[in-house]
Amino acid sequence: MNFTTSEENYIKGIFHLQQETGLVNTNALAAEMNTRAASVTDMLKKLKSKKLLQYEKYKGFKLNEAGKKTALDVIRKHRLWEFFLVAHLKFDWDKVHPIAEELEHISSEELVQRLDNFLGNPSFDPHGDPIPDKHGRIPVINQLSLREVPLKKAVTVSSVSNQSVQMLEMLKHYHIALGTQITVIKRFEFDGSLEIKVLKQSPCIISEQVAKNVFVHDTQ
Amino acid sequence: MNFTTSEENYIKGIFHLQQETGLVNTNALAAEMNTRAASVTDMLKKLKSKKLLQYEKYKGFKLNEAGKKTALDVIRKHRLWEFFLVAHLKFDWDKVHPIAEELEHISSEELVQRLDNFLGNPSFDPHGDPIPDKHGRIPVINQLSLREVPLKKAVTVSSVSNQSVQMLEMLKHYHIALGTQITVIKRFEFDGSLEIKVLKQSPCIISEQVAKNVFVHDTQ
DNA sequence: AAATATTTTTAGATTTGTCTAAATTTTATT
DNA sequence: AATAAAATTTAGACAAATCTAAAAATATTT
Repeated sequence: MNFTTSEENYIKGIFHLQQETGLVNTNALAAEMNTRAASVTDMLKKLKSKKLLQYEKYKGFKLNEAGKKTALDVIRKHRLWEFFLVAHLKFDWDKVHPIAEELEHISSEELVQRLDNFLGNPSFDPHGDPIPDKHGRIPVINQLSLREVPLKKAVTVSSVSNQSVQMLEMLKHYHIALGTQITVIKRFEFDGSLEIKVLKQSPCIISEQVAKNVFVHDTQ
Repeated sequence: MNFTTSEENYIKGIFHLQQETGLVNTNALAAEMNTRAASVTDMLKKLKSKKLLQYEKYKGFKLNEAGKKTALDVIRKHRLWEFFLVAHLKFDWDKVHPIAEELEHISSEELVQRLDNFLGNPSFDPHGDPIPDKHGRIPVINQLSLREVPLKKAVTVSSVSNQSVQMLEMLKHYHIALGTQITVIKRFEFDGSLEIKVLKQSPCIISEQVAKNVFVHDTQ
């Protein structure tokens, strides 16, 4: 089946929200998509008629298997293109998202497959997010947010869940990137901020906001 | 200025036609774009209002400087992507056109510039067509069609003007590609077909149709 | 459980790009 | 130069994706 750019964007938005909440509601999706509730309802009807969605009026909605597969397809393309932009075109990792938002809608399946091979079938994109394979399978790793890490334990940054330019600029400032080794020294009760030691840097303090978006795994 | 995919496609179509005829007329563009004359008129009004077009009702039209620059921008992107698809993703050269038709509308200027550098600032795409630089300058080479080449003279294929899958499959059959060395042995008056010798192949006969689309330059 | 607030949907408009059919203008032919 | 033919434009319609404002359904509060 073939979808418009707009349909694909809605599908992605629903996928994103239903991972947190199960059932998604209209206003939440309108906020996510930066649009109005009425526009969402219009699109829901279309996606339901295309059999991508479980949807009863006023009851909430979620993607069915076909919908999820479509979402994973688009996410796969997005993350492969991001990988290409950073690894080969030498873009900074905080600049690639909007470009990948366009590239992800290029339709050729053969293009995606060849791009995947060209890139060496990577498992994670430059933000540390897993890249689904062509069947929609997602690699998993054990990770937890910096906020939940025990004190004094050396961990390695594996992904960053907030990919806004603002957030990623902040991480650059702290010299934090994927693969960076970090130890949490102290947690401040007052505002949940953390004193951390980034390898080769002096200790510094990060806000709880930052900490909860930085995911890490054990340093082996 | 920013343009829609549809606007960019019309601009490309006009550019293509005006290189042959100077002034373009509505029906010709409708044929080129696979659409109806009425749709063309609608778009002409829009392009005129965006100051890309010299256009008087019923009198024909052509791109002004801004329009030409826009066309060259899109053509540049198209040919750079084609180069990427063939050189790095190992696509056959007769499969890349429809994919580049999509990629050429990705808007990021930085993307194009980085892609250009990544590819080594190529001057010609996989069909031998010149790639405009970022200022819209097009490299030129002396070439003539195989139909006009003197007999017994060794020449090298530099470009192929008809890029249909049908044409390119035919060239594959003859083992003709960019850089292939050819000598014309004989011209048949009856139908204008040519007996040619492709380097490392036995002599064969190609139709006038094929010959006029294959461009060559002197083999040095 | 009635009143109020919130959420969601519908109704009707708007924009972009397209179309058909009719009207208009230009070109060609007798 | 009048008429026929061809090319072009206009008028009006439609689909996709969006919007605002109003109506309907659901949820919350007193």
